[in-house]
Amino acid sequence: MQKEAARKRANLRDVAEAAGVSVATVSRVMNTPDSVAKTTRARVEAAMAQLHWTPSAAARAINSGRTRFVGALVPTLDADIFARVIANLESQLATHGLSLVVATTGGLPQVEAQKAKALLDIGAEGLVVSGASHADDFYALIARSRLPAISTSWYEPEFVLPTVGYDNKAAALLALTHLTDLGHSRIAVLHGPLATNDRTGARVRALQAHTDQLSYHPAEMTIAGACAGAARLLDSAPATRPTAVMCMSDLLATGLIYECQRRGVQVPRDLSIVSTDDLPASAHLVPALTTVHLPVDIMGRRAADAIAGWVEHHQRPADQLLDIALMVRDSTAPPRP
Amino acid sequence: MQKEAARKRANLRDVAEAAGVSVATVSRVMNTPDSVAKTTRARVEAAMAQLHWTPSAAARAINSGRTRFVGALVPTLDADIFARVIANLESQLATHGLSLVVATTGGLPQVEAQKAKALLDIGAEGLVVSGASHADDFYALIARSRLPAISTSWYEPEFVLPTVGYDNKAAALLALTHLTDLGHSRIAVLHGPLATNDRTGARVRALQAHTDQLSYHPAEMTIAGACAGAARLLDSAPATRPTAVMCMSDLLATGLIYECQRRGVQVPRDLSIVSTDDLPASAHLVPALTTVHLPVDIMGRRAADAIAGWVEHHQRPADQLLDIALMVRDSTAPPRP
DNA sequence: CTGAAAGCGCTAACAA
DNA sequence: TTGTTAGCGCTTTCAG
Repeated sequence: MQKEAARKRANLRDVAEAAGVSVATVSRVMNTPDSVAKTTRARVEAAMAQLHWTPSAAARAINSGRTRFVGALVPTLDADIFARVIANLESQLATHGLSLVVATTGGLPQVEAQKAKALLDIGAEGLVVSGASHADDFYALIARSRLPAISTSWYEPEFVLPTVGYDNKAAALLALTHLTDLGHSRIAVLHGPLATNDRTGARVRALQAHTDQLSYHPAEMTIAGACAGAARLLDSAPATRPTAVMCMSDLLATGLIYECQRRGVQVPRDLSIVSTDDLPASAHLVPALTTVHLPVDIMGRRAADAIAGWVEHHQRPADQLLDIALMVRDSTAPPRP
Repeated sequence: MQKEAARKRANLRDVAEAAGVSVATVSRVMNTPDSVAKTTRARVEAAMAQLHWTPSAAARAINSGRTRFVGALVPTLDADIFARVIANLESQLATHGLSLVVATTGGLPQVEAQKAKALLDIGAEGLVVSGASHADDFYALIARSRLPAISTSWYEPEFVLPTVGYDNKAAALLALTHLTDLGHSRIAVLHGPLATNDRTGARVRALQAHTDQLSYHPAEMTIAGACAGAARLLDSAPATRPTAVMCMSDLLATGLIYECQRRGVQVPRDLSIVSTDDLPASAHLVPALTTVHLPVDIMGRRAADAIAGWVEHHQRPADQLLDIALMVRDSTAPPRP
């Protein structure tokens, strides 16, 4: 009703005018409210409300150098685990007043590097990536730009980036030990692509270092791939048929359990199965899956706190090792004599 | 090596200086390269590269009024279905040169309204939401700001926002008809919360309008909730025990199948199960789930194109109805005599 | 405690 | 084809 066709969004000057103060004062009300007289502040706030004014993020950014958002790079959102990390990251970042821009990489380091650049270009104040295998371009970018960046799903104090994660080797060993403690010795390993997934790589290397008694079976990281990989595993020569399978992720274990159900292979009577992840669904599988719990929800929140702290207070966060725990459920038992 | 401690990021002027041209020319090289002489352009591009220069998104935004990102509001990222929509949305938006900022609402309209405001404040050029039940504040915000916003998972030509989705009622009916065609009459419905999920609501209402022969069983939308709801359903009086269950989502159907496996209820011999969603895992369940395929991947991409078109060319997109299809697999059969 | 004024990095008339 | 020059909406000295 005021002015003529009061079209466009109000700006600082409009507010200042309406409140009868200078733009500087309005700016202060936003940023350092204590430095403004109470009555003046009230008048300004009234004007802001009345004009439905909210500061332009772009204008703020250009002046303060702060964009208040960070980027996250994940291989995919289709996988339960990354989706949960992102969900927790987002909600926790919100408590720090930061937004999240997600970008998916398909697990390809080159794509990651390129998207990281894109995120930097649009003003990301920090980056959250997962795992430890990144392209040289990526590291170069981080180094050159001095952009705060942390790595998740992974714990390694000496790593270039601060890491917030768990000990993948310990997780693998925890699962394996559970099997050997039960008396299994013919153990197969069902794992995802080693080339594009460093977390899997770490787990597999841990196993290889520990014993050479294992047989390895690759599978793609989709439910279809898991079933196919499981089928190949179960088809292997009966003589060498393992008494237990250790899966590198619950997705793989799920496929294996399905495949066992399909073939009438009784778990754990005929075959014991352990895994690492502990997805929400894993406790409800039939049989309930024995698996190593990886604290991805907590990890998402911790990563948010870590990157937020770095971005806000310029202090590089400490590495964080999160606890893992073996959840013994119904998919494992001693081998039949 | 140039200047002294060449600390900070180069800006337009630096590039202009280095290339021996004016800032306007550099700007043109960015925005309308054809309007710059080839040789000049080459010189400018060399300078850009040499100085590692990339334009400041904030400064661009403040001038052009374009931030080149849109926001998406989803109830949660934990659910396979939303994660996939987001994944496809993100990758398709990237082809339009747009970024995606995600915000989760927990399915709460008030939170959605508040986060929508936050997205608007940080400069989102458009919004993608799912479903049709939103807070008044949300609609008011959209109306007042004239912000391009579309709704997904839902098709309704008369809706306030353009919709890109499928026909939830038809999906429910398609599943139900499959059951009745097989000869089932004692049919139970396993559904999620009606209050916070309008898509489920639409499906349930479609069923109610179609017949009053059904019994309804609620469950929470987690795998644990699904199993619990399924257990309650299976515990209901044996006399009225249904011969078939129609689940409002594959998550629920998965819980029901698990619960049947746990109890030795043979599917489909003792109980037929249909659902709607068709998650990647559904075809691999034991038995493979008969379900109505909802094209969420395509939907994510279409939504991206729609909002991108609106944002870029200021033209409100047309509503889009996506095809659904019944995937007949192994979880349904005629009732036993 | 408040205001005037100088930018931030870029775009977009308008001139040349 | 290129340069000059206003701004965009805000923050931030520096005075008062």
